[in-house]
Amino acid sequence: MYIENWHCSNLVFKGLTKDELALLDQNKVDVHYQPDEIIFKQESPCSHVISFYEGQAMEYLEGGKNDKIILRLIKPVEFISGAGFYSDMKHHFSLKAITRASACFIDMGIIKELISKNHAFANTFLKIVHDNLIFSYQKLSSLTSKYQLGRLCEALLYLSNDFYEANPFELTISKPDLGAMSNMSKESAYRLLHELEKDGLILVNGNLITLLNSKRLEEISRNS
Amino acid sequence: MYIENWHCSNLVFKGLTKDELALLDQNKVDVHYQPDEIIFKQESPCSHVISFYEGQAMEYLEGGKNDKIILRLIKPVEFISGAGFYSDMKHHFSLKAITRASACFIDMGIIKELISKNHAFANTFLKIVHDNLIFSYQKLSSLTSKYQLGRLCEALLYLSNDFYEANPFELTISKPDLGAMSNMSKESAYRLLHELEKDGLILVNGNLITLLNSKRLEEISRNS
DNA sequence: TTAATATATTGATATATGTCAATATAATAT
DNA sequence: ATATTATATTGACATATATCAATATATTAA
Repeated sequence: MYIENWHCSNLVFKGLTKDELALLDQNKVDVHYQPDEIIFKQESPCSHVISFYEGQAMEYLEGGKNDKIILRLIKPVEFISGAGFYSDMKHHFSLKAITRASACFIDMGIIKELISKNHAFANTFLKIVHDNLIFSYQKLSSLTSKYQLGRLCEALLYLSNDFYEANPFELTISKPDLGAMSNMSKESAYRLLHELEKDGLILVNGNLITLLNSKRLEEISRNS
Repeated sequence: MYIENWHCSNLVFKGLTKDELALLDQNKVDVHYQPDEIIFKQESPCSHVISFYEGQAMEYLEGGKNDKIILRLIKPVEFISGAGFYSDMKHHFSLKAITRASACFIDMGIIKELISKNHAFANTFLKIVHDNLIFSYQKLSSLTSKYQLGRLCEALLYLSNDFYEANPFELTISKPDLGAMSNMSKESAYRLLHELEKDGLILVNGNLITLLNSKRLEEISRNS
């Protein structure tokens, strides 16, 4: 059954031995979420990593004048580890289910044990953290040094190319949340979507979005 | 001599054995820089980590409409490792000397070897990467969801509390660069410094800056 | 010392973008 | 079907902030 073998689909656990997998199995906890339910909250203590294996979720930053900044969307299978695991033992972003979703919690103690005992696993873990770091620098750069339109185009391309991996794609987040991904008000998001549509670059039909000219969208995204 | 024993002052290397330290010594390269010289550049291939042991430097992001975003300032002793080491083998930020500075280059191959062989070192390395991640999330949050004044106050507090660790402190970066730290134009930086001075919160005397009311500066920084 | 250049400072203006308000449409409940 | 609520859309306006321009001060060169 899928949930029983949750670790099989997560490449993070590929290099583990039978015993190590058994250890994980004995100590994991599965949790199921309804849409919009919070999985963990920024500032709360982090004790477990998560293997996210069903549904969709969003990672977001809270605080300041904005209600939130959406960092990225999550789909199966994703390994999510708190940034505070080696210092303050707190979460530094929040995670919330978008659709019905399931996550498997694994105690950080066990993860640290695996890191020390299994070199391949340690490497995979290091790769994930480094990838998060790269992602964060890119986000930092684009959110501070691009205009709204460029940021929105970037978000649309991210959704089509990386998250939904489809060209007409069905938005599973709201349009205001599309704004939160691009650091702008919901009104600006609506307005700019309309503008892109008027210019024939995209097609918006309710929640179905079609990118008609990805090349041009990339140009706009690049040159702000 | 200081340079010969460069690794002694960097806590990263604390847990290494004599043999491992000898390995580092045989494979390190020391490089000396003049003010404003680039140590490594964003997008360039990364092959070595750096132990920064003399002078001051700045980490900054390039690209977009801004000339740069200064992430943080570096002083001895700091271990600097590229975010691309586990994926694209590129640097994702640039590093530039502020004053005369010295850095010790160590091949990433050797670092990876130490990570696999020495568990304490692996843990220290993981802690550093995680700390960078936390720092990056905080920067992302404050640069996108605070007003200029709050961002400038944050930068001033960072300089006094974390970087210079002094209260009247002598700025070693320019005031335009103070703007680049807070994501604003140099004119805005000048203007707001003047404003803070008029309000009696700081004192600016050339490059000497005194924080007269840190409590209030923190408040402004928090509440934008 | 004087000229020349870079840095600092301030003011006026333009622009990006958010906020508020009005209305329209869609979804849901009664 | 009608009322009710949530979502979407657009317009008018306010404001944060950058840009441009003018001038002042400091620093360096001749």
